[in-house]
Amino acid sequence: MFRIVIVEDDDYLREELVHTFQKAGYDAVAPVSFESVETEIAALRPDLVVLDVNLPGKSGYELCKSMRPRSSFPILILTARDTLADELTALGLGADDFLTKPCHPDRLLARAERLLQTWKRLRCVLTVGELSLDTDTYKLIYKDRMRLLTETEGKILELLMKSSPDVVGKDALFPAVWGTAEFVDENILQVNMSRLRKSLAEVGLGDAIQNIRGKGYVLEVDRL
Amino acid sequence: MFRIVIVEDDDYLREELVHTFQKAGYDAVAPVSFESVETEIAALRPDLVVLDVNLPGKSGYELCKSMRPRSSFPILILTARDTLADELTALGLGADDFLTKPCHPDRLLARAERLLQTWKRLRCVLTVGELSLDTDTYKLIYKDRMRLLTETEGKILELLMKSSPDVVGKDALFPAVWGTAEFVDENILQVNMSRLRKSLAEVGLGDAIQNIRGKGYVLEVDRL
DNA sequence: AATGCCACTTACAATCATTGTAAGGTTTCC
DNA sequence: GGAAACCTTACAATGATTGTAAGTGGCATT
Repeated sequence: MFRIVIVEDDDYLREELVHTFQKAGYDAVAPVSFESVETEIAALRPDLVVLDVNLPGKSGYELCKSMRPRSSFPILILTARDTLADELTALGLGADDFLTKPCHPDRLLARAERLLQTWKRLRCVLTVGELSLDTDTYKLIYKDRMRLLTETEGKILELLMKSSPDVVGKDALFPAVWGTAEFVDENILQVNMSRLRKSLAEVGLGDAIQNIRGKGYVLEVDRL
Repeated sequence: MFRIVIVEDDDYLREELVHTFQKAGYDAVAPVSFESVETEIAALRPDLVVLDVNLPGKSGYELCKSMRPRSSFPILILTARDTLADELTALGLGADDFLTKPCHPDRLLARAERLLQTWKRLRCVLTVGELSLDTDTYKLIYKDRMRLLTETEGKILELLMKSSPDVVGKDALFPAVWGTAEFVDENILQVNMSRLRKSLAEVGLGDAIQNIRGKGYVLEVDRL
């Protein structure tokens, strides 16, 4: 079942949206506090986010802009303002669809379903800026270049991408890649890191993986 | 560069659309005859199709419906009729976006670009009904089940999917999979066909590959 | 500047998945 | 019943992937 996360501050409208989606058979949830929405949304692992523009604190646009480069779900923006400029802004920030309130439930449902169907096949794809990684096959795409990673390289990059732009310690890498925190030879990590860097270089990501002496590794991809 | 195929019978409007997209840096082309549009569109290998509803012969809706199950490109429907029913029909048939004429060029361009960006990552994915195959990695998805095929199995399925629902002769399979028309051992094909069928069965496609005695093989997937 | 630690790289060998071969079984049709 | 076409299973060769080993390079602290 698809999970839809609704971000809307007006109590009445929020409940209505949740109800609409639930009645249509979706798992619809809506945060009620807007303190740290972004973290909360990510934690809910949505298949689709429906985003209102007027929110307390960060606007929907800002939220969209900051989530987009790392999100693996589509974003549908819903707003009361109905100008071409708004629509262009939304789409320019990476929103996947743009609807104006009031919106007929059937239209909303149809648009939502379309996004869900299209993105279903991308659920397993991690994205950081222009870099994307299929976590099933470890197919890597950067700009227009493609390369298949081996399993070990893939697992390492997967963790680095999930953690980006934070540093990942070796203590986190060992369990994620080899399933054990036990002291495996430090060298094996370095060898595979070396191989991964070579693979990344071949698609044009020369020195995307940086080492922080004594701390671990970071992935740094230019967020366009 | 992205290639956009425009299907519109009104000469003036068609030229305008082509011009709009070309000015924006796309490779825009538009068939002028509507005899066998569908074949023509496929031959053009579009990254996006912009489809008018009112066409001589088959309507845009019919065209959308018949192309969709096997298309690996998004479809944007453009129409002068502006009712919710039209939009729902279009989306229900698998259209990826729906805009009404007259439409501001900037809106059209923004929507088109959004579709292109989303679908860029799916360019290498073949689809037949609910079955999809990544032709880079041979990742197979049917309904909600996933499986990775080996290279040989993948190449066979790729050809079967490209040809579906037509029969594929052995004379077509050998060059596509082994690069040689030479009569290699017949057995090797049967062995791999057997392996592929087993893989398909594991995702729930029990007997999707049928043998036509003396002719070849067909892939038959229920088109929902 | 010397020392020790951490990080990087290359070559090699063991391992594992994939592929083709071989052989025997099953279905279909006359 | 028998031949032709098709299917299945087991096994061995191949090739990619992975970890081991060993040696080099660079940074930081004394």
